[in-house]
Amino acid sequence: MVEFLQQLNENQRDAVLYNEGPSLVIAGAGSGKTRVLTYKIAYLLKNGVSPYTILALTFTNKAAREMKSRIAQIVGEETARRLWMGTFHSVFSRILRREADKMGFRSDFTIYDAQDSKNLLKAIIKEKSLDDKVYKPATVQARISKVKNALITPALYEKDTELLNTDNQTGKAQMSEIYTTYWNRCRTAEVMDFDDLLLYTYLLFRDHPEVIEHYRNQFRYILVDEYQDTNSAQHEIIRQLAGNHHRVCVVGDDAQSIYSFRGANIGNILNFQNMYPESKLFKLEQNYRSTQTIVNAANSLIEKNREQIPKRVYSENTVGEKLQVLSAYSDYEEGYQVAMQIAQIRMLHKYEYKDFAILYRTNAQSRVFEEALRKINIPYQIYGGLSFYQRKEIKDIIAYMRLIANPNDEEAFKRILNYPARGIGATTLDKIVKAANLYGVSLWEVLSNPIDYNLGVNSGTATKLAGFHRLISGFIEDNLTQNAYETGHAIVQRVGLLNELYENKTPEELSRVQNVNELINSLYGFVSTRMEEGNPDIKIRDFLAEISLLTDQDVGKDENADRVSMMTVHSAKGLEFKNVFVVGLEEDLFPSERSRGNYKELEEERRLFYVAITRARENAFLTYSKSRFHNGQFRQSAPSRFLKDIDRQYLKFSEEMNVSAVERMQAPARNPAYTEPSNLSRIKSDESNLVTYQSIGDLSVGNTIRHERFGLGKVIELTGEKDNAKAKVEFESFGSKQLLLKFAKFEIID
DNA sequence: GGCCGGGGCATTTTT
DNA sequence: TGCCCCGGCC
Repeated sequence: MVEFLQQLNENQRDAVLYNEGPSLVIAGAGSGKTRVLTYKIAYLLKNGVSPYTILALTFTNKAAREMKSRIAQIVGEETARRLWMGTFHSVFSRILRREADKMGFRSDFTIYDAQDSKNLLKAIIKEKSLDDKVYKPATVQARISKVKNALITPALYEKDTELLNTDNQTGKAQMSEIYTTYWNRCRTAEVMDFDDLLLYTYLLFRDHPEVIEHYRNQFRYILVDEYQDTNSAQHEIIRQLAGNHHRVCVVGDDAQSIYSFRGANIGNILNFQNMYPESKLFKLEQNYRSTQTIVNAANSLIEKNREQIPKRVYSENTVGEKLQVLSAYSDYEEGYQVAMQIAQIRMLHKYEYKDFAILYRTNAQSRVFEEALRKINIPYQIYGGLSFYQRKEIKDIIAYMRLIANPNDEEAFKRILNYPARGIGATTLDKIVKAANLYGVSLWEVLSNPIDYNLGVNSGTATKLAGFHRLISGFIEDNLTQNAYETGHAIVQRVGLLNELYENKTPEELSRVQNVNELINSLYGFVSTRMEEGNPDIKIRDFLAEISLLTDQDVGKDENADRVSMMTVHSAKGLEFKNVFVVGLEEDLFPSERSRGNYKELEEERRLFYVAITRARENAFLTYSKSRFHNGQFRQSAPSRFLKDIDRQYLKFSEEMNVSAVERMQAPARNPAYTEPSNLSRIKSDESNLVTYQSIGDLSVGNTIRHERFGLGKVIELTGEKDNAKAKVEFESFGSKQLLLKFAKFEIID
């Protein structure tokens, strides 16, 4: 037996050792899922399986990278590098480039990112003189993405009465036509969007028996990470590849399926056993990440979902603290409270800033936390937002590279035709597009032969167009003999993209210049690394192939920086922090108001909350505000129904958040098809949980007290009696606070 | 070609 | 409220 298997628990080991047929590994949060996947691959390799025959698919580059480096530590760099391991998109794009001719593409086709596709759709909608209020580009894009993920080509779409009916009903009868046009335009431009990478792979395998045969023979072991997030296309491709050998191992956690809005189909994991009746099921239920209390609280929450694979996640770590529920009067105060908590807990328990994370449902919530943290000098970093490759100045340069690598790239062409300004305006571009559409050729083709395509422009414009053509042609020619760095460098130099940036020395412009330099540096790094690996001839297209599938997650963010992390719950998936603040736990925010009355969406929101809580290793704080600014309006908010879904015994309520406050919580919206399980009764019978530390008789004005969270303070006023007795206390570091004595936890110092 | 202002709008986003 | 997009204007 291989010695590293000793590091696994029994279930993990069983999952690693079974490789004869299909298996489903249900991996609870923090249960060592990655460890199982890496050891499984390492185990196969140690047993003589060739790395070339193992296909391992992940959703993120980061996951693939981490797994690869861990495998390399066990079996060595050389072997690990020969694995077919990467994201669905990168592995499939590799296959597609190799087999491109069979699909009528050139092997260095361009990959459109979401913005490119949206721009193209916008242009198409405009060309067809459709109302972009009805055909909103974003909506059209989402619809096309959805049908592509469902493996529906334009040819199928225009025959699908159900889809057509829906379009008619929603007043978007031209949808099918837009889809067809978009599809053809992408083909003319020799580009694929993200969804195409899956769809064309499926079509390639479906229509070319010799190709699927080849890859079936090659990939004798298939492993898929985060299976709960796969869409239909991914699911079907796995099926195609698994052929009849069925040595496919899928790993995931149905409780963490939070991407259905992007086409992920939780049914893929729920029905895996029906799909492969002979499959083995392994459950990883021991959570190594979190305290028992956090795990139990999360369990009690997710129990309220109907659709799930039964499991009992448990922890053998310490019991730990209860999850603390904090309330605030406004979103502003919520930000302030969280900031103060972080400052205090850090001091008190010797944490670093990077041990804290603030997780929210929507990006818009980040602002108040930013402000509060900045005010008290807590360093933070926000995840999400513009990635390096989405910055304007970077996209401009990359557009040049793209046009050089693939002159038919429509979006790249449009972006730089008149940038920097060369006097080629919208009218001229319009004419080029019209001619290209008329003849069914690319914009570049029209530009190359303006006479043949009857491009009616005056001689001045014709000269300018010829100049642009010469510029790009020159680059294309040079590119034949230059490597990626040389070409990139030449673009920046010759096009003069930095010139205008140098003109004004605003900090913004300076940072743009830095970004451009960074891009060129990374190009240099890219080329030299490949050269060291023994590939002397690294072209611009190789660089583009690499970066077109990179995201925000892959560049930037220093994980070791001592900063508080702020991000949406979605982006927190897969991460962990010692202390986690889940904020904005309010009705119509978390769960989102869009999920109201839809139990499937509500269950996804609940899974999202589950993901949030299970990010915490030691402490979780759940906060809500009683009012907040939302879409420009000030509105009252009720605590989230999800707070009630957590078993009361694992929660600790602060301040005036008490039993009656829980009871005041808005009754869950009832859906006839779905009755929300309620544990209100449990809350009522569990009052013992609320320890009353003081009664009014013990306290008088002038006393100094030490409050559990607010620290030292002086009592300045006492009001009310019995259950209603309150003390106004001036705290040293928190200012004045009203404490409801029935629930406040403090001790009298003198 | 760039700047200004009004109107519309507003989840989540691994590639 | 604040951002983004578009149209109008210089």
